[in-house]
Amino acid sequence: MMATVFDVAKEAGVSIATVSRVMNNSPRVSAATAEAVRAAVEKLGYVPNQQARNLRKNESNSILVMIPDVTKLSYARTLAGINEKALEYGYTLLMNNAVGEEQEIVLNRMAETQRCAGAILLNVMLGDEWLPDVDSRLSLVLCSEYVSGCNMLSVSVDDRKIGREAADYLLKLGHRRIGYIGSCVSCSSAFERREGFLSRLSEDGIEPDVRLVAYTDVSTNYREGYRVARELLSRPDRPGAIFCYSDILAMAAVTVAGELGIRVPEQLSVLGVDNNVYAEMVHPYVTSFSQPFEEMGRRAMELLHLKMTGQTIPTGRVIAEHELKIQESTGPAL
Amino acid sequence: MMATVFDVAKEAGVSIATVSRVMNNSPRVSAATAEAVRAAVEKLGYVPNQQARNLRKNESNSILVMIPDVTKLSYARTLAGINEKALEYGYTLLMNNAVGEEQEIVLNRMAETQRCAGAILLNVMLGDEWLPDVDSRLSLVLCSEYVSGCNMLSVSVDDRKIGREAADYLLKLGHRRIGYIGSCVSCSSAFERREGFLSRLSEDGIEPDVRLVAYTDVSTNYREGYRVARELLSRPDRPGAIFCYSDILAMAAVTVAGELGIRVPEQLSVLGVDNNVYAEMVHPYVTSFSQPFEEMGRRAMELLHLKMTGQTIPTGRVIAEHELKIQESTGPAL
DNA sequence: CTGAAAGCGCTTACAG
DNA sequence: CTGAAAGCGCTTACAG
Repeated sequence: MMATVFDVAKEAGVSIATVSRVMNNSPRVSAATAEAVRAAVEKLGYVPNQQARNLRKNESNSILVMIPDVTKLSYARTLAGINEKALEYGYTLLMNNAVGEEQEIVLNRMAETQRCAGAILLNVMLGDEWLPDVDSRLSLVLCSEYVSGCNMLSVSVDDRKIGREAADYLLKLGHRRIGYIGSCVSCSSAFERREGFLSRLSEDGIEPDVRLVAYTDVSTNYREGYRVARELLSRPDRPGAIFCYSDILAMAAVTVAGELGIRVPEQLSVLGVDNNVYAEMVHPYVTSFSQPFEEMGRRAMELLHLKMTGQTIPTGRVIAEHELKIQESTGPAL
Repeated sequence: MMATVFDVAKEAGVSIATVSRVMNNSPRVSAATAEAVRAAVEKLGYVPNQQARNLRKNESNSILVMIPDVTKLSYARTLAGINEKALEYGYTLLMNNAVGEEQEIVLNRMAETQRCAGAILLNVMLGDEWLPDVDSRLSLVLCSEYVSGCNMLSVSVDDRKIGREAADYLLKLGHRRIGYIGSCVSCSSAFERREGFLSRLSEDGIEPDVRLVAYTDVSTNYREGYRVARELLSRPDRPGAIFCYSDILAMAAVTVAGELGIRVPEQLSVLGVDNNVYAEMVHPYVTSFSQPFEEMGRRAMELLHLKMTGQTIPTGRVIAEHELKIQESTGPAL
């Protein structure tokens, strides 16, 4: 029922080889012939069978997206961007939620069984040295994270710069007792943000103070953030300002402050990252760095497409622009 | 490089037809032969090429998921469930965010071009009478919504019952001035919840009071909910209890109440639906009906699989269990 | 510039 | 129960 190359060939009065050439924009076709074929394609509503093409070319048009948890807003936004471009290019998406060591296993299996042609990884660990090896068999692009020294294609914000700007902003507001609530630093975003943050503080002569710092394993879990913030803000020598790895953590800090009778921003400034839309549910609104997740997803898919089609890639590491959105949770030091 | 039927056939000393039969669990193979083939498959790590199989059988292993916005938590949770089962069955997912009239167009194009074998729709309108027509060419399953009278496969909670139980719960707390904040009733979940709610109130002699009701077009938009709740709760004759279509709306109501100095639950009870994890960021915690979205996604994928493989389907309409999670935002009437 | 033919990896009547 | 052969829809050397 669905038109095939044969139908188009008959309609246009040419061979199927010619139809194929036209469909693939081969230059070795005369303009007149190409025109006739195109007319036939149009008339019959012909759409090439991607599966047959893949089979013949020994390719796959599937892309694996390694997404730890699609219900996390930042990942979902990134996925939306990836999917948008995938549809445009005609790729099909496979989703897998492997994390940690499991990732390497899944990716190797995918490469072996040719289930997909490439993959976009939304979270990797700093020490994932197996990435280049897998990358040699299966095109990989990192999105949101970056692993230095292993020359992988990646799209991310400049997390170190975010950290620096966070410190800079709080310093300019006159703060000196500046704390940090973050996650374990096993991925680049957490590591870099903290490094940039601390290095900027250090430039103003402020050295890390363990009493002002709190960590949680789960950087996007509100309850964990709440627990940690409660502990930190209950101390008599609590900070006057806190930079948080994520808005979820920042919202927890704002809520805890309210419960402890600490006025935000008068007595405590809270700064987050992500510009999470749910932050509009917590008062005072959290000042935060926005990240263009949808755009990052689109760029990652573009990069992967370029790589898989053997095109030259301008820059291996794409930096997306972040932006400080000043809201209500930050203010001058007492 | 990847092993094919030929490799397995040679290894096992049989023909490729036999290998294929074993892989497809055909009964017309002797136990001994099957065993030999399985051993060869194991040894070579053979995995059938799905594309070739699809091509030969003139099938597709792609499933379209019509998901309006993957960044909405309930949709993302449903998608996670769908994806889990899809991986298990070996299906590949296609995502499309068409809504309203656009859906029919997209689905018809998918059916025509055989891009997919079936689709799961996460939101449809009450009046979508084109569904059975499309369903005759492309297997469809509805998830979260239900369209009466058109005999579509669907998985959803019993929204009417949720509405009834909401009213029942508030009545038992002694409330009489009971309001509703909902979305336009163009989809079954909104329509049914309101119907069930109003009918239960009616049984206790309480008739709809327009002064206690507010609507928003965007049922999952916090700002809209905030605006509407503000308007409703600012009235001198405001309700003493409100049932909200979603937790997002309920959270907005709780926040507005706080701002207006209305104590929750002492002066106002707020009841929501979804048991949204973000609700833990708003105090007092919202009493809510939970929906098993992941499970609903899995069931929808199962149903679709049964349908596409021509198996008998026990029930065309699957009802998932909701559950009232009593938290802090509801209490006895004054 | 164009066509005939082989072949991608599989399934399935058709014989036996 | 098993195998030889055709064919799913396409692409691509190879000739011409």
